[in-house]
Amino acid sequence: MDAGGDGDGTRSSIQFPVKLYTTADHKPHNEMNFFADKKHEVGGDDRSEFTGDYSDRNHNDVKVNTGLQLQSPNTIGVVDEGTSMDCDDKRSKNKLEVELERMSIENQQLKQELHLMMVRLKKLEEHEEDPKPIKDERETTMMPMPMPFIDLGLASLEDEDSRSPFEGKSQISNLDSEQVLACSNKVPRLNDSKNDGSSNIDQATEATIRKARVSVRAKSEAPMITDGCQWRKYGQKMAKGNPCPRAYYRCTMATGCPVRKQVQRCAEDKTILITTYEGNHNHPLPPAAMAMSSTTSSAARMLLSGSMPSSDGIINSNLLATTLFPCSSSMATISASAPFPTVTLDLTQSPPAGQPQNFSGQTTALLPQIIGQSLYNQSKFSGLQLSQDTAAGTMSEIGQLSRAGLANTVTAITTNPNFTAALAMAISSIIGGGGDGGSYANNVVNNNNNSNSNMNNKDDEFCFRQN
DNA sequence: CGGATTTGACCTGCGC
DNA sequence: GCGCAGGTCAAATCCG
Repeated sequence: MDAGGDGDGTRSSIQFPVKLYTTADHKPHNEMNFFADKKHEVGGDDRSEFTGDYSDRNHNDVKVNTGLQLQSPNTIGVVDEGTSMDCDDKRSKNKLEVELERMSIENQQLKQELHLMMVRLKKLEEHEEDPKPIKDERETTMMPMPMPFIDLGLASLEDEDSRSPFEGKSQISNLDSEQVLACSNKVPRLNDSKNDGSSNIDQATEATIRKARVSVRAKSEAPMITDGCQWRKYGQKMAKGNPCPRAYYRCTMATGCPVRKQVQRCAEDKTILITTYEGNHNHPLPPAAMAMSSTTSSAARMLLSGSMPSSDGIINSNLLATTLFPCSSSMATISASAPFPTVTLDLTQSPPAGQPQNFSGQTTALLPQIIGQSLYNQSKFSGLQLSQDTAAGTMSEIGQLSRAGLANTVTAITTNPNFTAALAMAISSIIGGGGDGGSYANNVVNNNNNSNSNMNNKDDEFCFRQN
């Protein structure tokens, strides 16, 4: 008769004083909002004002709102000083002119870069519209951005010519909710129905990736983190060994969305909120929700890659974890143990000594995006490596390269006084592998090298324009 | 009144 | 086979 009790008696009477859920109608309160700093983006409160239709953002929208103020102090200085240029300091004037010229050149470069990106995007969209080779291309094409709707193990279902109802935006099948749930939760049933001679490895792979989870630990008094999605609570239970109830939510932003999440407080430290995501959205997402979505998708792929044998054996999950968060090996842990493979992202870590005070708060607000990106990139090259069956040692080389790149990235974030610019640069370097697959690691390194001298890395804007 | 939450019941997997 | 625990369903209830 512990807190768990038996299966039917585990409903908790323990309630947090504040409602757990978020809806479009309810006033958001007492939630830990990862995106609170970005209210100016996408119409303020992303939850209450989201209408569910982000389709316009998906295409042909070249407007970029990173939510960051990418102006460097120098830039501001140019404007300010330029308007009050009544002094006779020609030296200073000269300096400003040079600065202006430099900015102008940079601007040109950015425009060119943007154009290139748009061309690339167009090509990718054309690829997406081609239904036949979609699966292979997803695996091999290095997207400049995480696919917001990367299928999370439902690829096999796609093969049964189930196309998305979202006009190609989603790569998830258009199974109805029942089917999706059956696939995501009743693996044996799926296997029964699909026992058509396909390899056991494929089935195991499907099962694994389908159940892959991403767990986010965050310190918060709020009952639930705001992740940009709308959730409906469908259950609550006591988990064994934890006096706090576990709440079950499912995404309600679209009918039949298979994404679920569990919210529970840590038994040891009740200020720590553990949110576990499972599944993949089958609908367009607000930018704020994109991070978590890409995180879960990427994590699933990463886990899949890590759990599959390769030419050089099992991929070291510690390596993956360190690669994801080189600044803190304890920040991201990967567990492939039963029942489900899980990536745990620990956002409760305090910044290392000597780092800016605002690191924790500001970074926490943006970490999901970085995390998602990191996971995505990680999964990209790990999956690639597996699919190409490259020589032994390649993975570790890539891992080291990307680890070095990310280490620089995080260092830049944490030490640069101009945080937003540094963050933009950092994300740019994280995402920087947007070239072709084979050169991903090099891109990371190159971007990192570049980023040291160029804070206004042009990839920043494109990278944030996820839809 | 419609939508969301609550909560008892049910289902399933797993260990013994 | 049995009991336990996790997860989900769905009727009852709540709330704006």
